[in-house]
Amino acid sequence: MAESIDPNLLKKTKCERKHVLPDLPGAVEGKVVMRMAPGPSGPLHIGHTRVSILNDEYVKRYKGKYINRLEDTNPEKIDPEAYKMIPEDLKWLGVHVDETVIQSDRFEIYYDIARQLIDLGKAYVCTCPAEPWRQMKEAGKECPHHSQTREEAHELFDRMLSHGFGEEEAVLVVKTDLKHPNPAVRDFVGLRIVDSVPHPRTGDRYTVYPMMNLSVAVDDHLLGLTHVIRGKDHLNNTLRQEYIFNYFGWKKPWYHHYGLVHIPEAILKTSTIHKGIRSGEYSGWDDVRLGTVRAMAKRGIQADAIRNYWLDVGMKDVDIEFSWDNLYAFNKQIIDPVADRYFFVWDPECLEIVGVDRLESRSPLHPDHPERGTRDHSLTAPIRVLMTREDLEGFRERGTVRLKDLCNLRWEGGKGVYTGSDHNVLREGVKISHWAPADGVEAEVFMPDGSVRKGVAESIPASETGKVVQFERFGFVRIDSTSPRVRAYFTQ
RNA sequence: GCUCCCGUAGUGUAGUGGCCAAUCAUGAAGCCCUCUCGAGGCUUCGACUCGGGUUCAAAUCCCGACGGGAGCACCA
Repeated sequence: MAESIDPNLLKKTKCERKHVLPDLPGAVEGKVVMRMAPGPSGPLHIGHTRVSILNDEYVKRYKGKYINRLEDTNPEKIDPEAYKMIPEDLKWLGVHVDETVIQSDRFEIYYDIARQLIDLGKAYVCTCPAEPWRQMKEAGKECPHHSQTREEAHELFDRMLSHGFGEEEAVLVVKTDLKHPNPAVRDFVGLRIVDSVPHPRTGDRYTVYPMMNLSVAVDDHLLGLTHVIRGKDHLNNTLRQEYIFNYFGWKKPWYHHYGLVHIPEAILKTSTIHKGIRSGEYSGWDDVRLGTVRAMAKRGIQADAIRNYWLDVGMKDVDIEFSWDNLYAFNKQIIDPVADRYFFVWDPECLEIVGVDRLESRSPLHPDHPERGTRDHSLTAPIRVLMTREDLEGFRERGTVRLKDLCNLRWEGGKGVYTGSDHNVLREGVKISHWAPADGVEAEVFMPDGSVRKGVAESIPASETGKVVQFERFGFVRIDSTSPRVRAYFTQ
């Protein structure tokens, strides 16, 4: 029995213990319908990835349906590019979308529901200015329109639809309970008018726009959502939306609200990024200083690292602090075993090697996987290599150095005198440095803080383009191009 | 001001009345290994917000305080 066990199974692997997401109440395999509902104001950022991945995990677990619903009901905050970028980002994240719904295709549906709400006596058209209306609500008092008849409401609503009102002149309000102790839940606006800005998809054809709480409730019902997972910031919205479900007697989905995430040191606001891109401050949505999904990708953060991070965090309703350290740790787990190693010398200084005519080096692409091959260099007199300024300084002070995979040197008159190639000198306390051939390629590494580290690298094959490699003693980077110079983005 | 949610190490997480002098990861420090300041191995540091109850027994249940977050938009 014991001898039949594969020894590999006994090997202790790191991070064995994974937190498993709890089962969803009432989830039936094949029947689960979940969604993500981003506003198309820009591409996805790291904050969006939690909701997309949690929903995706459950849909996969229950073999359900994943709906990507683009909530484009505020024409002022739409970036037409986002209709394309969001699906790209989801695909990169490994989120499988079964169905895409765009709310601006569904105006007539929302109008129809609005009419039904009027029929039920649960909605009225209010022509009060916004501020007094708010104050009355705060005081728990009805506005003069609250008690209008259904006929009046229908007439006014028709007038809204036929452009009989301008922007801010009339709204359709959904009644809840003006005496509700929670002021956030009292009567809310269901549809409003926007005619100053055309909609990127529907132009000026529709000027009566549903507000989120109406369109979300309607679509969650009509699309057959069974489980809704989203952030705690929607807690009060859920309370409002439930009024609509109750008025129509619709079956409510199971709701779960996870805690808010504070993401430190991240630039996420689409308006800020938009401005930065226009002014030339940022190179684009994938500028590595940004917190967008595409910036993560460009830096070499793996989609599965992001997924594993959120699975580890789970669904708790505690507010949390996003940890870049932890994300990087998950990322390193994935990239370290596959990233080839190369030398990159930052702040390069030239050193001449004397006392030998020819040097050969052979370094493994990966120290733990010699079968992947080697990177070889042949240097002939006059031999010149590059070292970082700091390493060269250390060499001068100590008088000795080991150049990794190449040779040992003694400092003499500003040059390196060849003293052999046996790496066992390391046991005697000789320090090791990496190096690059003097005719190596120029390289620049773009750091997430916007700075650039310049130097020289050994030549890197074009096949590494797009992959993450490790610049030894520097860090992991994603190679963007290999010629005429190496261009890379710092991963971690 | 009102309402709601939450409170385990620096960070994330396990824990749902006794097996908790509290798990795992991350982080930091140190050692071993290694021709990288990577990876791997080992060790150490570090937490149940506080105060009252209930109970033979509480991180776990109840109450209060304190602390954090969100909402009270004709944004999503």
